[in-house]
Amino acid sequence: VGDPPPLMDAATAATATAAAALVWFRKGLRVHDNPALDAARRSAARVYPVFVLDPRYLRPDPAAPSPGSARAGVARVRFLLESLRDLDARLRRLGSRLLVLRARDDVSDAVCAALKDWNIGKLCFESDTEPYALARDKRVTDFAAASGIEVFSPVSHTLFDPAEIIEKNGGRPPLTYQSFVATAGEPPKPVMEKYSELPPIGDTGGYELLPVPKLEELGYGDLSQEYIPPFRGGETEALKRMRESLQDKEWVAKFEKPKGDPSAFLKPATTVLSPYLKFGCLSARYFYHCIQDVYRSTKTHTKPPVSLAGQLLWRDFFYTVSFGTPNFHQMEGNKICKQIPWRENGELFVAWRDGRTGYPWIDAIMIQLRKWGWMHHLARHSVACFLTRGDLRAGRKSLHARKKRVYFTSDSTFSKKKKPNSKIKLFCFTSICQLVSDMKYIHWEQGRDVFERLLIDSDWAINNGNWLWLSCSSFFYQYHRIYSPISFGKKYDPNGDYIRHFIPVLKDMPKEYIYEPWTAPLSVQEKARCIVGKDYPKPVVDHEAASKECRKRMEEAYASNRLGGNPVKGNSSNSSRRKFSDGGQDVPDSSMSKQPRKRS
DNA sequence: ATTAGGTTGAAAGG
DNA sequence: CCTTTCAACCTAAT
Repeated sequence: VGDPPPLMDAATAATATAAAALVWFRKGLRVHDNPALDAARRSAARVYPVFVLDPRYLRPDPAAPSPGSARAGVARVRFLLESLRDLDARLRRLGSRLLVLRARDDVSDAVCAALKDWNIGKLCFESDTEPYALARDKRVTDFAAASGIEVFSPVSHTLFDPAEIIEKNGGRPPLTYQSFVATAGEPPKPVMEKYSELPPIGDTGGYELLPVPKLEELGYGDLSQEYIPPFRGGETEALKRMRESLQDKEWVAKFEKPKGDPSAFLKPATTVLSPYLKFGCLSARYFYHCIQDVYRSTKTHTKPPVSLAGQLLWRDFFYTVSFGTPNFHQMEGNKICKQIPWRENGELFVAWRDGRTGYPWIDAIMIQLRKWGWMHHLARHSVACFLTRGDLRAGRKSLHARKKRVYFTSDSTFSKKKKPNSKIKLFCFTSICQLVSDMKYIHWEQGRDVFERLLIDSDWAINNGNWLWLSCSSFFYQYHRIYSPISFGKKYDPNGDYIRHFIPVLKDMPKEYIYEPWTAPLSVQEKARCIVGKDYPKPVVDHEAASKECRKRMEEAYASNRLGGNPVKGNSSNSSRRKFSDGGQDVPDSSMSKQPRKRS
């Protein structure tokens, strides 16, 4: 955890004098509640509002599985460009404009060049805690320091300052929601001062001032076949959408996230403000305080974690943990992540990614992701569980472990209840490794990558946090709870309207079969003009068998973690709290790096 | 060492 | 639409 950039209060910022200030927009694509923009306009006679197009983010990747760059699908790039156009329009209404720069390769080089070329005295930008941003911003602040340029970098993307919360919690990020909320307290109020004018931009020298580019100009090829998601980017749209959502006060007061309907698509069960929060078109603090206003006008309201305000706290929770956890975005070297020997690739992964698993509920969600760049939170759960720990595995039967009939438990309740006097054999780490190398369930990082690229609300901290959650790698550990790719969707949408909408080939399948079309008699398939295996794929796995197998594999992986058989760090100090009995039993393989630690 | 608690499972029963 | 059961996880707090 690096030191946060020093905060400057408004008074200090106001008295500071600099001939020209540069406001560097990255996230925070808004005018309201924008402390960086506020400080710039107060302290300088000329303000340069800048956005730098990042080739590392936008460069077309023809090898990608859908149009876009390696890191972003066109839906999110479109949303970004719409947000920039709206930001430009709003700045122009205040007598300014957005200066769109194109970096050759490294964004920080372009910013540093502008600072120098325009003789900037003060640089203002919103603090960003993502690793990519931290490295990028350090290059710029180092340059600024060396050049005597004042830097103001306030926290305004999140409700709280992640570094401050970590400090309050004794130097470690709170790892449970409850402890996070207790540590955090009440968030600061948004900065909502109204003003009608911004200082003009200064001389831009030889810089060519181009408008925000059109998506078609970025080289992604023919986009005429691309579906345009129903959500338009920008602060104006964000504020409108927020007001519409908050208008229904009863809905706000009674909101409970887990009770939402993931199949609702004509009118989604949530606000769909996440993409606006992701780009900072909407201030989380402003949203939070508007929600509080609604709560004050109603008799009762739901509470965190399920409430609407509670959702914003979840966002901050993941931002804080991700900021305070090295290698948060991966399994390796991530101290809070269970070490599970996932497989890296396979046909099953591609079937999942492309919505061809043969499970209409799963495929419809993945197609909605591809077309809309957004789906309901519970829909994300469903497909993430299916990919990682729920279903996608090979039907390999000859398991080394089962032949040997070893018990790998160190759980005292299990041994007491079921095998009170039995000799508990310890499962050795190498056996687990051998066994799991045949395993086909798929690494959460692969699913994470697909979401990260295609979601219009793709957010580094939240996306990784939720993949850790769903794969039972961190935060959540009840791996016996597996979403059924059949019954989970059916309970919300028994008629299958959601499936019919996103998978048109199934639109005439009777509702009795739409969640399991392979069970429909051939005559029914013919009548629906959808032959399973021809017009729509057969299921790639059998859910009953696969989920049972996956459950077992998770049990094995957890046992390995308990034994301190952490394949990455080899550090058993905090993972072997559990007591186990190993007296006189099979000696763990000598290649096991750490012996179980005896307690009692 | 023990216990309580955990945003979002499924199936069965009322 | 509610609760209970199922089989049972882990973590934090005590």
